[in-house]
Amino acid sequence: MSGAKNGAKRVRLVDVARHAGVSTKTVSNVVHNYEHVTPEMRSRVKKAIEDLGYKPNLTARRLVTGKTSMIALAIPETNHPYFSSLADAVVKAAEDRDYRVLIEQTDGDSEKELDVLRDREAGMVDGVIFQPAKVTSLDLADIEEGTPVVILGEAASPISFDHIMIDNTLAAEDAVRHLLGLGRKRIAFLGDIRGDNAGATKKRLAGYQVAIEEAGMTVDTNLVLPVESFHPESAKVTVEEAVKSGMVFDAVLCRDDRFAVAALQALRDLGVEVPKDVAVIGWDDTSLARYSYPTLSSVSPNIQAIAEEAVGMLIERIEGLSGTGRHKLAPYSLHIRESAPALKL
Amino acid sequence: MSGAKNGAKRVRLVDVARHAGVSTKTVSNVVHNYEHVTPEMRSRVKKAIEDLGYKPNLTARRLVTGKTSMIALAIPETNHPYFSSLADAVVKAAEDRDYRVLIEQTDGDSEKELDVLRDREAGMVDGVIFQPAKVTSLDLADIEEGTPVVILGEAASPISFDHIMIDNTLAAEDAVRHLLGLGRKRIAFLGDIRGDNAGATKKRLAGYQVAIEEAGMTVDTNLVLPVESFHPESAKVTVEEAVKSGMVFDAVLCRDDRFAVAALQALRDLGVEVPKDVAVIGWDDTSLARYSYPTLSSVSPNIQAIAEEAVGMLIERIEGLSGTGRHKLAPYSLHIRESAPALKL
DNA sequence: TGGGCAATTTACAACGATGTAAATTTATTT
DNA sequence: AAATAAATTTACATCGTTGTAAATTGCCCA
Repeated sequence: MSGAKNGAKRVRLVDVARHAGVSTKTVSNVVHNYEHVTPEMRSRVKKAIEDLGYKPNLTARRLVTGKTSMIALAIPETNHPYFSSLADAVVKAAEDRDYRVLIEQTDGDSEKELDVLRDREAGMVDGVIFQPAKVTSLDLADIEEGTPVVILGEAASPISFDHIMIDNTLAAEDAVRHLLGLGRKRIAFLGDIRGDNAGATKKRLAGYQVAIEEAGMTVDTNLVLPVESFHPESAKVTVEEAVKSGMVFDAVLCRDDRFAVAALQALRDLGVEVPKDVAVIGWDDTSLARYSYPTLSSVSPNIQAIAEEAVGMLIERIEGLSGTGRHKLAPYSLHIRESAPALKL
Repeated sequence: MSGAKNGAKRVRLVDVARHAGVSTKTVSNVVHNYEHVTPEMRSRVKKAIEDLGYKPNLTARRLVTGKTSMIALAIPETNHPYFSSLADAVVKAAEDRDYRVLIEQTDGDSEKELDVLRDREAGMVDGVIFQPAKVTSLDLADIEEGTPVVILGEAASPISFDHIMIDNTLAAEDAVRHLLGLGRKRIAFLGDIRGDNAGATKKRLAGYQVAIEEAGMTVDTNLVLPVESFHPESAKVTVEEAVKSGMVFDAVLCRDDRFAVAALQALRDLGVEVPKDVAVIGWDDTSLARYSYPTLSSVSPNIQAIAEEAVGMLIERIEGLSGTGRHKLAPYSLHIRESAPALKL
């Protein structure tokens, strides 16, 4: 309860050492629970620590050990339901391994994305978990490796980096098969985004195509709806225009829950009923899916698994593992809700 | 373009100094753009930096300056639309002042909240922006001040801390007046949460009462709906039970957008139309308000103003300002959407 | 040409911890 | 009880930078 007076200089290790009449190293040993310390010494030092209100200076510790015990998580947008869940999961996974997380927002800006990897300043973090939005495989390959990096998401990443993603193609197939199972015949895809280099959309589109052809149908390219930007408003406009132009479809797979919610709004405004007239499936299974009306069926990546795997792989690298990049596929499922319900038997 | 080989030891200031044939301090001066350096020297050093791919070691710099240029933002939940907006705004405001933000999740756990302030380890950050959920004014007053702290939100904070919030009572009055203006007579309040020490709800309830009495009516305490926890599901149950039990009301002010969306779902499931039968107003104006159906009118704190003010005040403290805590009221507005529309003239 | 001053540059000691290896104490063996 | 081994504790250098104050250089003017 006692402690340093307000404004007084911070108590250092050497102050504790003097107070306890031991060497600084012994105090350090006690702080770190080093086993070879006699009980008597340990309690003497602990009392001194208590008396003086000593708290270790992290910066000094970092300087000498060369470890920060921090990792960065670089994502395009903090204020996005998928990424904020991801951040949450990464923070928790890192906590379990005694790491803290510094969250960096790249705003989907390729310069900022590259900056994260080029780390202009050394020693901020021990490693980086990075979900690119703009940067391409080629850009990445060009970076000098400094701190360890694990890549997340759908970007085709160069073999030199560890990488975790869900199988986007398979997941899209599953989603389309579900829609086909509901008897839908004209299934649209919402969200072919201009300038999306990361490749997620392409893979999802590929799966969409596979499933449709597998069912003996052919893809009508008119059903692949392009969207100007990642902003949901443009998705809404796209859907409105499609409906007004007389396009006929009875289901839509969206590359994103936000697009899906925008589609729900557009359809509702035009008097199209979901799921009766059009079934909708989103992607990411964010909180929006629970809160929207109707609630949204959505492709659900196992965020916790992704986060744990990413943190685990990154820490292995930090601890010195070398070798070419490892690629892992993370589990996912299709979370069924009202907008594309289970087939009633 | 050239640089340290992979695996090679990091380039230090002294390496650059040797390479350029100058003292380390001169290199340091160049790195910091110190003005009294001859152009010739400056370019020589810059070339050496370029040649060797030197990057300053942040940890060493921090040790000697005693500054981390990081602030912590401690919030109950990262994965929450209000707090993730707040985090976003704080990060941007801090960026403008050359600070980075470490986000700490307290999980609304009072031990974790206290831990944030007691900072077990010194030197992680220069200051903390803290939005308490559980901790009371009294608990706070008890903390020894170490690093500077700015308190956010509705908790009555002790005078010794800087504090920013919106005027919850006034905002609630505004919201209720809007509902009264729509001709609503029986206005409910959703979300009197058990164990919510932070006091936000009380202030909002107070405003609710003021506005109702100002209109010459009296508060029917049956209309104040208690909720078990912060989880939206409990709000949904509360509303369902209220309606089923035959409670009559034509509007509801919710302490939270998530509660409001839960209310929308409950009302819809029971065939109550919003806003025709019941008008709904949420609180925080999160993205949920845009995505819900119908879209949600909501009390909208000016998050950017809050973030900028908080960062500004904190930095003033970090730079040495002393004196008793300053209290600031942040601007807010009532964002009108479909669930409680503007009065048509 | 030399003195006085300001502008540059440098040497060296911090910052506060931990790692290494040596010094001391304690325990064990013969 | 001496010799040896094991367990504790310590002294001191070190991590990579910046602050301070002293040393050097260059410029201006008498």
